Amino acid sequence: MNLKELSQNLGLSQTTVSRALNGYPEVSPATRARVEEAARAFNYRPSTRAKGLATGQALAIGHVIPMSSKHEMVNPIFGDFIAGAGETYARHGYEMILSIVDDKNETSVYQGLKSRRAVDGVIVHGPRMNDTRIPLLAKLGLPFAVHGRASGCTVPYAWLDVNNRSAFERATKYLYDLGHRRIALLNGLEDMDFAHRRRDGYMSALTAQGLSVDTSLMRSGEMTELSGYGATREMLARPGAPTAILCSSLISALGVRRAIEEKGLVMGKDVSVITHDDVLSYLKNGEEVPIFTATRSSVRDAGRKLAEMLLQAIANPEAAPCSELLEAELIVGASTGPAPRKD
Amino acid sequence: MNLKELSQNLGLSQTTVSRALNGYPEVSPATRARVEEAARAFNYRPSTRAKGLATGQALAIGHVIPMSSKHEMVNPIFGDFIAGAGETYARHGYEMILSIVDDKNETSVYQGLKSRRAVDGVIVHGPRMNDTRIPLLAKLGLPFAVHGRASGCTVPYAWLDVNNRSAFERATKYLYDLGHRRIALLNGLEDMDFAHRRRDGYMSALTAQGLSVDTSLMRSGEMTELSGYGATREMLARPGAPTAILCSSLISALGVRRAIEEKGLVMGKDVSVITHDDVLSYLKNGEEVPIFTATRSSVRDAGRKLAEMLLQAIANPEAAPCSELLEAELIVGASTGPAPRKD
DNA sequence: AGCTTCATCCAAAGCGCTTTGGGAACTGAT
DNA sequence: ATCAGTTCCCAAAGCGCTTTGGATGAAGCT
Repeated sequence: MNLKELSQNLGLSQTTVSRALNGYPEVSPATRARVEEAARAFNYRPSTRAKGLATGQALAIGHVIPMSSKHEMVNPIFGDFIAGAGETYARHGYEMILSIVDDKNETSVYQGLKSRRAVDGVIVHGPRMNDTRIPLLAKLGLPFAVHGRASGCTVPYAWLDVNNRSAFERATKYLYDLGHRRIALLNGLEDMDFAHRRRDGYMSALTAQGLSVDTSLMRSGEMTELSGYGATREMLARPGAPTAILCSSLISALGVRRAIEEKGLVMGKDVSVITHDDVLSYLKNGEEVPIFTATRSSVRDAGRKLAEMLLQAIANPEAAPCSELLEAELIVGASTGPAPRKD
Repeated sequence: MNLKELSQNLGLSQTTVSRALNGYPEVSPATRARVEEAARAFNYRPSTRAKGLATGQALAIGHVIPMSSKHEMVNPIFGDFIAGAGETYARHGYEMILSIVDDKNETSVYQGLKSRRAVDGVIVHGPRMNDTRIPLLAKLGLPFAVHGRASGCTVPYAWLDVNNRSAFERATKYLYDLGHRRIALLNGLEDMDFAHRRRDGYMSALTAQGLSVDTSLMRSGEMTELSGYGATREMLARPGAPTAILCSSLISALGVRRAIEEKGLVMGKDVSVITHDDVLSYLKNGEEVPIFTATRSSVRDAGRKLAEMLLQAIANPEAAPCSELLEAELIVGASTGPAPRKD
């Protein structure tokens, strides 16, 4: 069923039917009701493509998911972020279109989305330091919003980020206050912006307390269970082992715990652990009592909000780019406790 | 830059330019070269919407991700599956459009995709027993392919599935051969088709060996770390505790391991564990030596292949629906060993 | 009555592409 | 020189919608 058929069925012009369905005022209430009724009966929905062609909008948002060609790895937070964003799009009648792209082809994918007029805007995932995508998108004139930030980018842009610096600063301080002096950091990949900020927060808290930064207690890499396990195991085996570990993801925290327990130590007593928790739906941090003390911030919420911001920006192209900095909660769970006394 | 401008620039008609770019023969090689050169120079790409309107194709595939409204849970395998499918789409010039839908609205979402002509076909995720989506899609006449199968659905349809039954049958038999007699099953949600098949395989292997099925050793639910932990902990505390556990996901297997180790037991010695492993990029089952003995089948591969099947079906609407049954590998890792001797 | 105003509706153009149905120019054969 | 057959190109229609610029008639006013 298309507009033409529907209007013929009703004995009306396409103009009138279109206007009736789109809420324009030049249609009598009686006619509008009749049209809406018929549309429902015939299960009519305007073709997105035709509508898009006519209006010049795509009614779609692009999500370009970077996949490191090295690691063939999809960010595990991606599913929940998308779920949040999807809610927003559904509410606004937008579609979400997804491209999985290895980092080499990124430029051409963004150009393609722009020149094929496939989307009205894009969400940028996983920003790196000095991310080249941001100036590129600005140059292309394709509206965009970034999940995170990119230190070093000078053009203004819309973003939504967790205050990673403050979260890790507070977490470090919390461990310090519990008496810990040898605090390790298991961070994400170095060139990711969030990892950089977390390290900043960590180091700033250490120095604020007059502690020196010990690079032998710092690791960065992909955040897998194994990497958490391996790093912890190795650190605990050495002299000067940490009494507390700050960890960037719940997945690697599972590995951290395993290494601790394998050594016959008790998490929260012999070694304290704080992890960042993105509140992933398939990886809950305990039920009532959190297993891990964590800096918590829901990535699904972030998806919802960032999508909203982007739609705003598209509707309102003149406005200056918005941004939002979410504070992570520091929730106390069973994985932290006072530093063990040296006897 | 659009076709009109490009063709004016070249002093050619739109027809000729279109044909040159789409590989039609009625264009001289010289002209074609000139056109292609100009298209590259101006970074011209045809508008997907316009092209779709003109050809009647959407050049897009829909992925409708069901989200249980109860659990607000996105399937963790989803990211990797999508990554695989995305590769295929990119190669064929298709777009992937995603809808996250809670189970209540499913029907209207599929109808919408169909009547708005937004996609050429859809992938059905997470089929349940007697899944209503399959007859619905068949009725709508929207091409589709299912990741998994739906027992009880009588209409023919295209699908790709892991042989869950045989995988769990073999895994159970393997444990039996190692001397295990009390083998537990931690399964996914009961109404999911794959869970049903895995249980079948498990029970069939038990009875084939003359063992009776002990329902107190069977659990089903969402596959989280916590559920694996909780179920294992509880089972190990009881008399008649299992000496081996068959587990439906690597995530819950992590919980299983934790419960085992917490009790001071050694995985692979006191308690053997086999898990299904979807080869998720962010959750590798060890590096050289697998941590867990596992039934392994790459979900990313499944995404690639199923997308290919769907595109085939769309290109060739007359053909009978294809299907493919992938056998999972049974890979031996460190988590299994002979059943402990009762002294 | 004659005029202006509304309230409703419609025909037709246009969005950017593909595709149909020719048309010119050039070949080679008669 | 004529004619059919190629080769290469083009004008225009059409995909399904929105939107512009009226048209029509009823109602209100002088």
